[in-house]
Amino acid sequence: MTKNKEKSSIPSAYNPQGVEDRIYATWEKSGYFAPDRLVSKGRPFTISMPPPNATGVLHAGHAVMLALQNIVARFQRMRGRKVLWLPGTDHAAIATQAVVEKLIAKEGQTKNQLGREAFLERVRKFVSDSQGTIRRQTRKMGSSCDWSRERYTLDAGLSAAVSEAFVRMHRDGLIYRGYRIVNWCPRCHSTLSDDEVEYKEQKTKFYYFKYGPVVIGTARPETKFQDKTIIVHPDDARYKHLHGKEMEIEWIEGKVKAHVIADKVADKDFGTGAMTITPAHSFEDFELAQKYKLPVVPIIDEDGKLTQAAGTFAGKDARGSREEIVAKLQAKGLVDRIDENYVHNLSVCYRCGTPVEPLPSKQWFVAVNKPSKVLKGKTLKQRAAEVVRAGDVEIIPDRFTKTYFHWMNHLRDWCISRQIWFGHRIPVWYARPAKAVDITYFVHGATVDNEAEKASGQADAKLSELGVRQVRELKDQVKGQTFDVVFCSDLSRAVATAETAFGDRYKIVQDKRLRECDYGTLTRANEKKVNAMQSDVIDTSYPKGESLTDVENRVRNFLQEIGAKYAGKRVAIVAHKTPQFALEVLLNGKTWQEAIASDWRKTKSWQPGWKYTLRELTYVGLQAPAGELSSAKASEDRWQQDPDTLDTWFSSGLWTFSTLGWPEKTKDLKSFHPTNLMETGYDLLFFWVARMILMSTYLVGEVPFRQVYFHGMVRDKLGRKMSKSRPETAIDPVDMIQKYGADAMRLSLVIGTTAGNDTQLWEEKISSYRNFVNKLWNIARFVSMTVGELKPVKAAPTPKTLADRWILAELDALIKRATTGLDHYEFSAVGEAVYEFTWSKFADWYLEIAKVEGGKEKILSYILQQVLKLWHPFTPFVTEHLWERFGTGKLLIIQSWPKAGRAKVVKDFALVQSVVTAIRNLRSEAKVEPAKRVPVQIAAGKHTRLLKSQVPVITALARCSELTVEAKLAKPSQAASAVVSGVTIHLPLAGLLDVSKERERITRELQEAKNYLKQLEAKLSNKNFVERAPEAVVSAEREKLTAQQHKVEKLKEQLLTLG
RNA sequence: GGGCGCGUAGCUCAGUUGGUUAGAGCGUCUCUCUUACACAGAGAAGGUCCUCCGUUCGAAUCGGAGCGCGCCCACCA
Repeated sequence: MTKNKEKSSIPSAYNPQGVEDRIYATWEKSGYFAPDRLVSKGRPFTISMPPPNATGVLHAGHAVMLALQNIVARFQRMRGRKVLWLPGTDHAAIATQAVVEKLIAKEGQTKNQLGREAFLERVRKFVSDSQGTIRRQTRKMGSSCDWSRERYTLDAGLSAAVSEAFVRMHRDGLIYRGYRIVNWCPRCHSTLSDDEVEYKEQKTKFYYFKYGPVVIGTARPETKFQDKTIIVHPDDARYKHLHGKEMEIEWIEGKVKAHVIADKVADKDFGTGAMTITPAHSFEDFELAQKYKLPVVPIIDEDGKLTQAAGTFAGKDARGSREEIVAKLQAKGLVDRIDENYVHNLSVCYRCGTPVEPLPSKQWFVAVNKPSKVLKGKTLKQRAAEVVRAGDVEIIPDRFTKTYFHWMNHLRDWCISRQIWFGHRIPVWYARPAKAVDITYFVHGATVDNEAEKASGQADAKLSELGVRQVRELKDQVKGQTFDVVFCSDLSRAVATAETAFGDRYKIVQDKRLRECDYGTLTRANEKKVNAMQSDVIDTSYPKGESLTDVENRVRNFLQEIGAKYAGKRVAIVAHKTPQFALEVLLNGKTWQEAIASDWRKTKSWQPGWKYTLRELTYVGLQAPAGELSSAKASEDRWQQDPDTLDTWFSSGLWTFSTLGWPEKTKDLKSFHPTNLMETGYDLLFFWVARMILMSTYLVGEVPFRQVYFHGMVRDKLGRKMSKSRPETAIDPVDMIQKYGADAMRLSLVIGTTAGNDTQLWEEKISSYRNFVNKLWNIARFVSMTVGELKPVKAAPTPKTLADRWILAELDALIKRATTGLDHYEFSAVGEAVYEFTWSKFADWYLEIAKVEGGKEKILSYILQQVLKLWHPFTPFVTEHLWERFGTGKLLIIQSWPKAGRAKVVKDFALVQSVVTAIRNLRSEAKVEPAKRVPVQIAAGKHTRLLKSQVPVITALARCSELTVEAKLAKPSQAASAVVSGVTIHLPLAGLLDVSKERERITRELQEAKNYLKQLEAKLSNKNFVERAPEAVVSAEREKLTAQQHKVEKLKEQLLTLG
């Protein structure tokens, strides 16, 4: 035994700051983070890391995710699997753009002043900075992920995957463009998906207005300008006389023509039972308008301002004008009453909290309820539900399965286009015919709502006039800047007017999305027309080495050729993706096959080097509705990509497979997909997890992962979700790592947390795990000092003493527990079990015994070695660092996971433990100082032999001066005594002992013992129990009874001897 | 309104298929620098397992009702 402290070269406290970075560098250099260099015969194990947003820094949520995934990755690696843990970052379109907008706002700039390209450049720079931060911090956490495969949702490969996905889905009719009500955030100037809308409870006024013969209620008077349809329930007696009636009604801006429709949607019992509808600003009313072919008139525009349809209020802020509008109605005597205490949920943008405006807009959607050819007639959501129901994807914890089905069943078509700059551009191109500009957008407020007016040409005149004015204003604003091109509409007359006014060359830049909106109204017929615009595509490939511009030129030539041939037909382009280019040909409703089949061979050989094939479609194109190609000028401005970007969750949905190379059939995709585990927060169940299942089952035909594990939210000490808006209680993992080390940080997030449940985190918790890490350090230090030179031990050493047998058996049990536990992702339970073993069993008992028994070099080395392995997934840094002391020259990260032996549970040791504890207890009660050695006598009965063999151990651990063990002993006078498991222990303390106190103590103990004895007797005299309970349970109870009887006897005896 | 989860020691939480006198960490109290560790050691105190009813030989655990808290979804003109 080494007795001199100075001999140890290891410092007495672990200093993580000094070693973590070095250890991480060693791992990274070793190449073991990548599956390729791992030697394994088994199947690979893949975890796709949820990509953190490329907007800044890691927070506690990321830390949990990294900690848990790291445990799984390291565990599987040690078990001999080829582990791929693939890291990356998400461009997080809206979030990132918002952050950068704020940044440049501080410099007094807006993104419109910068322009699209300059702004995006700025975003790119910002993203690359924060990616650096995220990478650094992910490394700090000790993450064993494969950096060589790191991906970014906006990198070239993933962008290609997004295009491919879009095109395939479009081709299958699952992506369509439609004019429908969407959630619109006036501040972000973009659509939001249903899941991006949050609700805030709000007390507001609820107004009742006299609307002709009925009274209608509304919380939003500002949307009511063009309400012209009254809906009543068909069975509502109060309104039966009104069915089908038309009438003229005095309303906000004078008289309106209204009519009455009877429909069951009207709730007889709500409000007055009568309502008017606002098709353009309510999802429900929009559907009603569709049903009855009613015009959809936008009242509020994308800036949240009132449109021309609001008459004298046009141009004013919609919500801000509410009171003014009510005042006007009041003046007209049309206000019936106002309810001041109406509570309802206000829908707000999840990003910025701005109230969301539902408004009609032409957007791209994913049809989730449409039968798909690819899915053999099933819909996207049917298939996504099916794989979970069949157990192909297992959700942990199970209760989220229900939530998943519920969401899936209620999923509506998913709006995927976003009007922001940063993100994947929608891979759709429009042809801009010469001399055409879409002024529809600018005349947004003007509406034409009947066919007659439209047909008469009045509409165009009205629009032209407005258009001219607005284009002029816009042109002044954007003088001297570089412009994006506006795409065309078919308002040829209006366009001509505009063109005359401004010359033939104008490009108009827009910070707003361009719209193609059919006079602001939508009827069934229009929608049909819109849908008919989708068509088939011819795909071509071209020789490598040519620039995209070259190809574009060629394609344009080709189009001209085709166009010439089919003069008077409509032909247009399309989407592109290097190194291939796609063409779309739509020939007056005929498919391209029908139209040009006869010319196929000819076109094929039209130009040397070009190949035209009839392979599966890859790219999509939508054609613009106007202009003849043959008459078009082939200028750079001719082709305009859809200016919208895609919902970031669209690309995230492809994450698991696009990062492995899809759509190419790469080796990685084959080896690592489907991934094994997806681990993420339950808040992403809908946003992300469900969409990955949706996309993967459709595009790859495989589930994205076999298991999903959801962790909970990290909350602060007060139970609040940690967020940037509350920095005062939020824990910054990076700070904490700096202060306590990454291992402690990780343990504090993993232990005490169960799947799907939230967890609280505060600094003291982390520091307590720092203490544990230090304990582990000192255990190793002690073992190292005892053993001299640490060497790995291959097989479990042969036990020599009771303690040896006990600790080896406990270790075996622990290994079993840890292995099955980690297989089932019971991180906390396993952590606790290993913690308990390390501290309470190995350190507190076995190491103390090792100090007296000696000759334990091998066992100590062996157990330390196994403990380091068991801890490695949880605390990789300190364990790897300690492992270095074994001098193997090999890294712990790839050591094989411990295998349990067959040691049987050693019960005898428990008696030794309870004897020692009992003595310590007696000492403490008698106020004996811990260091003082005292004589102890034990009447051991049938355990005499066992306890005699353990005299040195008990003497040392209980600090006895002299220990007597006999089968029977006369109780010494003036002794404190205790009874454990049929063993009576006496601590003679002449002079020190307070006899009355001792009598009191034993009396109390006796009372407790008697109570318990009564309980046992009652239980065993219960016939039902004896007859019905399992044999083992009953006999266990009988044993207890005997022991308890013995204890009571002994205590009685003691009481007697005390006098 | 619909769904899900949670109420166990002062705090944070474990508690497998019902079966030891219900556990851990932190905190509190007492005593100790006893040759790995005071980021430690030894010991102690502290619980009507939210309430009630039921099933059972036996309930923290299963069922029902209620109370309290949290989350998710849907939203009504």
